[in-house]
Amino acid sequence: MPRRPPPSRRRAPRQERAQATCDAILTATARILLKDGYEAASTNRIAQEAGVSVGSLYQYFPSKEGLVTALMERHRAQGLADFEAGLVPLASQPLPVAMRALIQQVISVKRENPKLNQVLHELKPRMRQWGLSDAYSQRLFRLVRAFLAPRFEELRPQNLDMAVFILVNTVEALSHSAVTERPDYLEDPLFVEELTALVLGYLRPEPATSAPRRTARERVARM
Amino acid sequence: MPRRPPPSRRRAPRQERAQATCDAILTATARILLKDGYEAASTNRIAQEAGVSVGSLYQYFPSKEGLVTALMERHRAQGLADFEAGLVPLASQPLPVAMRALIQQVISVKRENPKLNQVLHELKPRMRQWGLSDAYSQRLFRLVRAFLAPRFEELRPQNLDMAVFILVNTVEALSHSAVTERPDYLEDPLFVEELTALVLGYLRPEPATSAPRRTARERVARM
DNA sequence: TTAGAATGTGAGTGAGCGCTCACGTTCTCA
DNA sequence: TGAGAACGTGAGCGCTCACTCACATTCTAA
Repeated sequence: MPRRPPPSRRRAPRQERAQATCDAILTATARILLKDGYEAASTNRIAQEAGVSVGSLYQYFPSKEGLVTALMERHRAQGLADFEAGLVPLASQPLPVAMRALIQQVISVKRENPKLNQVLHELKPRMRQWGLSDAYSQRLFRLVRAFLAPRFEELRPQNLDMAVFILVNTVEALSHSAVTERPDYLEDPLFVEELTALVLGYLRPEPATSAPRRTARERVARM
Repeated sequence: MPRRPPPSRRRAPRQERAQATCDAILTATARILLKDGYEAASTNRIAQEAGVSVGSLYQYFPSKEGLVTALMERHRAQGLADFEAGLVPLASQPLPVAMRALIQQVISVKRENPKLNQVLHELKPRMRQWGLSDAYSQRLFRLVRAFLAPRFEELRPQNLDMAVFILVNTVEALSHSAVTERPDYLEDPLFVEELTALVLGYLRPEPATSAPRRTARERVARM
């Protein structure tokens, strides 16, 4: 019984050489995106770079959109797996240690392959227009949520979902901004420290110095 | 003596109707971007929407890139002016008050016209490819830097440039993420509070409460 | 051995794009 | 008032693109 092809595929490859063709097409796409950007990635050019004919490309991918979507899915699946693998052993660590390690990891990934990360990141809005399922974002969100939930009682934010939203997007956005605007920051240990301070300063309960906590909350609400 | 046309223009309009044509073209471009996205914004379509002919479009704009650039410049000049206008009276306010007001302002702007802001934001990478000068980002950066500099002694971060980079990108990115992923947050007063807490928690010196500083750090390390 | 399924080919199609140019129309000013 | 500058027009050019299809080659399994 044939496996159902995912929506980004046309036919599933059944022989080895077909699988090789698929892979060649995907990696060629990545290579061109990386080298010359999305505008340069025409289907003919991709086929040429992969060493196959356009026809073969359309055997396995229903459209250019489908091809780019498939590439994106592959990349995000890998990224998410890496993130999860890094997260698991940190579950028992103190929050500051865990956070610093996670931030360091995100930045390392960006630093390893800044150009491809940038291109794929900038492709996201286009894919939203094509109706890309946001399953990976949601899974990432849930991972961080599960990580934070057990310690949430001791932390300042009251709304867990919003806190996770803020944390995930902050780290993601700042490391991406660094890639495009300040690549030197990716090498600077201080940048990791500052991101960590940002995140921890957000989560840490406000110093309940002189005033009782309830009053402190009211003050916040009125400011 | 004729005014020099900016690099995004071909000829400067000299009569009133020409100026009207220019404006019509720019607003038509914005309308189409807003309604159907960049892919739908062909020059013929823009001209049609503006009620002029393609020829007229190319009288005033040297290329499609130039047209989009001009629109972007108009939008960013307005945004920057608004931001600066909001910033000036806050110079003398306490930091928490000023920060909350600024964040509220950024979010309000996004909320007013979320779709256009989103489209233009997503156009930025493309324009970087076209060699867009980043003068507005730099000006924004310098504004915030000048705002923060006088109080910097009392704050935790040691590197002013990096702090400004982090603050500007955090607020910008989070309000943009809210537009695309959680529009409900734009209406939620708690979101402004949390962004403010994020920013202030980052800037605030670490609490040196009752215990000596080293112990306080250890407590934090254990939470 | 061989039928037919799976895989691979690439010249060609039609649609849409950015942009031009030869030509009208309207305005300005001496 | 009329000459020339400024403004406006839109059919259509040249080109690139995503994608197809008639056909060739290779593999599988009975």
